[in-house]
Amino acid sequence: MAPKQKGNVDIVAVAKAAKVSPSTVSRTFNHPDLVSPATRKKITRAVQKLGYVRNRAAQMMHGKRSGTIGLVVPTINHAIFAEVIQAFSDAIDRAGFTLLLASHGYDLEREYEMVRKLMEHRVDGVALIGLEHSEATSRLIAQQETPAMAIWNYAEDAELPCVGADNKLAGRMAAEHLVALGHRDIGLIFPDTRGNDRARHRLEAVLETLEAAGVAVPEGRKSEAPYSVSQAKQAALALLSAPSRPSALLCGNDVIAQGALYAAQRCGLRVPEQLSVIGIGDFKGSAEVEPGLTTVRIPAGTIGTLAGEQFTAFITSETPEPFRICCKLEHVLRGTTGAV
Amino acid sequence: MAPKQKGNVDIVAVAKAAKVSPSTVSRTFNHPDLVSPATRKKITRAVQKLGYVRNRAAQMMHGKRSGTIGLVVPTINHAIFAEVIQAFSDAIDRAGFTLLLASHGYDLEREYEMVRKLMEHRVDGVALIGLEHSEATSRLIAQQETPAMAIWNYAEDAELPCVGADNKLAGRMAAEHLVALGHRDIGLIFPDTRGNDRARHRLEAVLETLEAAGVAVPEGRKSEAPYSVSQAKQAALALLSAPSRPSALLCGNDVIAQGALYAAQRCGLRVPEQLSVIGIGDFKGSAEVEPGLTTVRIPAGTIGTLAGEQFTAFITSETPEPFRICCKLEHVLRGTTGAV
DNA sequence: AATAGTATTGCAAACGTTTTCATAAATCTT
DNA sequence: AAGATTTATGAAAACGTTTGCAATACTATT
Repeated sequence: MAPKQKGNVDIVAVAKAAKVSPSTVSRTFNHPDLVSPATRKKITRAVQKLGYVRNRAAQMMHGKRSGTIGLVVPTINHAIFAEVIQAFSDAIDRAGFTLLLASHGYDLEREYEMVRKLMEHRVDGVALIGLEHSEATSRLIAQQETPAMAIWNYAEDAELPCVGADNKLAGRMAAEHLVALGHRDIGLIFPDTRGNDRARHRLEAVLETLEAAGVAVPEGRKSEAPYSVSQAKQAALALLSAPSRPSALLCGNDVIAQGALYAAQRCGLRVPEQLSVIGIGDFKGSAEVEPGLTTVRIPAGTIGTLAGEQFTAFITSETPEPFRICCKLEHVLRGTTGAV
Repeated sequence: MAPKQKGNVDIVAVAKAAKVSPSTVSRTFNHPDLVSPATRKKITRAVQKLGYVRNRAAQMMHGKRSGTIGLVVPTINHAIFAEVIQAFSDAIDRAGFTLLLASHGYDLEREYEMVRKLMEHRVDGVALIGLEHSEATSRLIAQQETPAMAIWNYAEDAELPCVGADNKLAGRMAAEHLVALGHRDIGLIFPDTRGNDRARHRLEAVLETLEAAGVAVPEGRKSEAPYSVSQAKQAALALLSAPSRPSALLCGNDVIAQGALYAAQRCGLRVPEQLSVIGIGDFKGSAEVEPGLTTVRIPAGTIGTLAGEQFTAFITSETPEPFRICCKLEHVLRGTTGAV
């Protein structure tokens, strides 16, 4: 019953079992129309019986695609990236590709290492998060002529094909909302912007917008927090316990905003009456917090799906056209912001 | 400057550039001690100049390992799996492996497809979540003789090597805690248990424990919610708006518990005075909610790391020893449970 | 029934490595 | 200084596929 094939069931084992040549077996997989229905059936049966599984590494050696796409992210353990990864993975899976995943912990040096590692596996393409990468990484990609793309950021002059959102606009939208509500004393909590162009763009735009509106943000109102609810909560707590506290907190992302919200609850501050809080991202859970978090929605799922679809199309196309897609941002008005 | 190698820089291109034979180049990579320092330097320089990147697919054809490990999860977009994936990925990376990731959306049929897909890539091992898998999957793994392991669940009689926690114990701990606090009317919110042995084990243990303590759980107190804060919130809302409401909610995981917590806030119920809530998992963010969520901690990071380390050791060992590791659970007492 | 197609199959080369074996060069013995 | 080791290198086979080309077996034409 159990086909105890010792060792390797390869295409020639199948051929032998079906009493045909290896070529015919190969053709049955790759050009079924070229082989007669009768032999095809024989072969299919042999494949079944022996439990043959195709060897893509061997196929690859004939110029066939490896069928893998590499994705390098700063971190997996992160609501927003998890969502992008999931959507991207699903999309490329639909096109017959498998995901090779690596993370670098916001270290552009390690990003290079990871890209290199993926290239040893001859991925058919490599997707990176953001548009800021080390010189070495770019050179490697160019040199190997591996299709590459950027996810999450959009820029009209991006060097790589990209699918993402305009983070500057996101920052501006958040700032404008607060200004429109009459806030003049605004606290900022952002992640470290080094090696993180997403956060940097947002912060720059916020600062510009605020300045244009005549709102100054003294150093004491600027705080830094990593991507962690608990540490954001600490940072917010510090900001809120200053002698005079700001009337609003603008947070670099929703995780930080959630931390800020908890900090406010901890301080006994009513949101939005005594303190407004706005985030950026609209992560899972942001709608369910009480009160619901006002934020700027970045459609992670859409970005991931679109990125996967565009990239696989690009890779499989005879005449690949570079693409740059800007996903719409949406202002999500919920319960954490109010007029001053 | 830019080495415009058209097409393929392979080992023979390097050999030519360094004026040695391909064999010597190969040896420089695999057995550096067998080649003289002088030639080694020549070769290294040629590699640099040409930007040669090794081709693991070609190496693989000589019985070398592919250097990839497949991981199949129900979903990536899920706090707890994201954390496991991250830790697992980091651990195998340290051992020189790369992660091939696939998800199946809690569908055991698709799990089989994914495992198969990974095997076409000749992964050196495949890790699955949980111990419950389709007959076909098990057969495939046995037939291909691919090393396999289970993550997240522990059972002393598990067929696969595993690193995980005892979900029955987790359920029992949560239930015992509530009983000890004097709760007799307890509502249950769990995810669908089909194809999800983690959830099923927890639920079974909860029911047993409660029964042993003489606490009955009528059907009206049992509710089902998927892994989503918002849907859990809805389910909890329904439970809490019944004519008589339970004094405590025992939730299948922390995401559901968070939804329940928000539902309570929405209903104006004070936690833990009027309603106790307990979760299972201790996800990121559970500590920061206000009040902090009482839960049973399942150490996802530890599990992922241990799994990665054990598995790579297992794969690379000459004499692999199957392993079964049970990670300690921890009762995390925070602010959402109180005596009745 | 002979000719020309057409459909089906097999042979052998190729893909980029690694490795065994053999050879050549250098070093050591006495 | 001749043989015996040791060290460094190359030639060629092998890994599991795919594919161009050639060969064979049909089928349709006349």
